[in-house]
Amino acid sequence: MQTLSTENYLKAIFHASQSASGTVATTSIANKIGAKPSSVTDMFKKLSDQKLVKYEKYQGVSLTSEGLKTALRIVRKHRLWESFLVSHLNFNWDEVHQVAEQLEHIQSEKLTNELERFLDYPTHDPHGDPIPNRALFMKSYNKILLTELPLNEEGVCVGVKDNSSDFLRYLDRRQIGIGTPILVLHREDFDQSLHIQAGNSTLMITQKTAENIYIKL
Amino acid sequence: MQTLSTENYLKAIFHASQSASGTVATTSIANKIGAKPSSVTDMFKKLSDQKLVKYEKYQGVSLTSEGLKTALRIVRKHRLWESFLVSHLNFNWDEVHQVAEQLEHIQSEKLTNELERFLDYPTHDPHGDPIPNRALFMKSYNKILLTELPLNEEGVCVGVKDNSSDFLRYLDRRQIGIGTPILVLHREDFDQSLHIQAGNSTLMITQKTAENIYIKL
DNA sequence: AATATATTTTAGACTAATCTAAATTTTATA
DNA sequence: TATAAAATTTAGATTAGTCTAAAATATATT
Repeated sequence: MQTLSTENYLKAIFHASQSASGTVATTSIANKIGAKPSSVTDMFKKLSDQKLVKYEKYQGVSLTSEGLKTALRIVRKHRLWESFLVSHLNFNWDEVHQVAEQLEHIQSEKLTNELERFLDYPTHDPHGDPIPNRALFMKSYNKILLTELPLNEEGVCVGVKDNSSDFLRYLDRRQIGIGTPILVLHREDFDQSLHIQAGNSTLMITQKTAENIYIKL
Repeated sequence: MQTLSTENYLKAIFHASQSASGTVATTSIANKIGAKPSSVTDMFKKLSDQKLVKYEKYQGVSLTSEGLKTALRIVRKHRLWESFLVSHLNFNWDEVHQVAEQLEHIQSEKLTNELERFLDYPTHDPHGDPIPNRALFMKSYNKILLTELPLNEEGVCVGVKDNSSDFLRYLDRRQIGIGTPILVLHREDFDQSLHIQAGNSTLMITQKTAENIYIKL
């Protein structure tokens, strides 16, 4: 059985290893968790003793298969709860993260599985991230960043990279959400800003915005 | 903001002061929490510093109005979650307690209030206990114990005193639940056992059972 | 390749919540 | 009411998770 803290570390290591390849560095976890590197080293040792990560001094960590399973169970709960909050409790997609951070630690297999059934086995959460099923398997779309979408080719927004409230509310105001059809009308060479058609409206977005939107062709 | 531990103490003090009158003793909380009396004393001091309880050495504690509010907020969440688990997630009334003990600590007013709305403002949980509303007000039935129900007077089961799985499953097998109409046919003077009509069936129950069933006339 | 910089680890300390054992106070009983 | 028993508190220790400051190692730069 894990503590709150070890669960948070495993989750952070999981997310870090999704983006980067190879092992995960002490400082990258320190930043994610909001702890000092020395604390992270301590926890790496503890997780290593429990065989949840592979750790070698100065070389960072990687999840063992047992650590990965534990992390996926937390991710599963997190994303199921986010889905519930949006679909039944009137939460907006920018409000769910903080509450799901708490709910993901509730220990009850029955609760998780019944919640999944109640939600009718959702495959993706409100941000478009895939939800691991009971066997901890998840399939993600074959997606690209909006920066990579060729001119005049129709794509659909299927996710976001930045999950911050600020960014999500910005997208709300632009009426861009999961499922919105998107077409790149023009790419400005000068600053890589884009003129796009999103749903029925045309608008301009910066490169920074475009590289935080996932598109499925 | 409270810690998990202080929340559990406040809740335990609340429940203890419901049954007994006057102040709550160190050992009674130690038993409820599963901690040693010395630990309880430490916590009493801490809660007293935070003005959540009134504490005088060797004299036990009582909740301040602030402490009572905090306790009621936890009880409100606990009972709302229990209701949700039974009404939407296929939990039986004997399975909900342990999970609700975790869910009651989730911090989000919006979550609590939206859950209450989603459940359509329930007034009682699956065990018949009253749910504090948003203003932390709750009204309980004017109820008596089944041991006090006069012969041949029709009552309805509106709650249980013992919430243990064992007792609740025993009631399930006897087909006694919240809302079951009950009539006392005969009271045996020798051992105070009762012959009752519960719903459509007549059966015998011991005094111990009867003093754990609440009846509304 | 040598050195400077950045990263990581170690050592030692702190806090919250707990414990045991001993001391104190209250309550019950003779 | 004196004394025995029970309840409570105090003192000091322990554990998990964190911190700071210093030491060790790895990486980048000249």
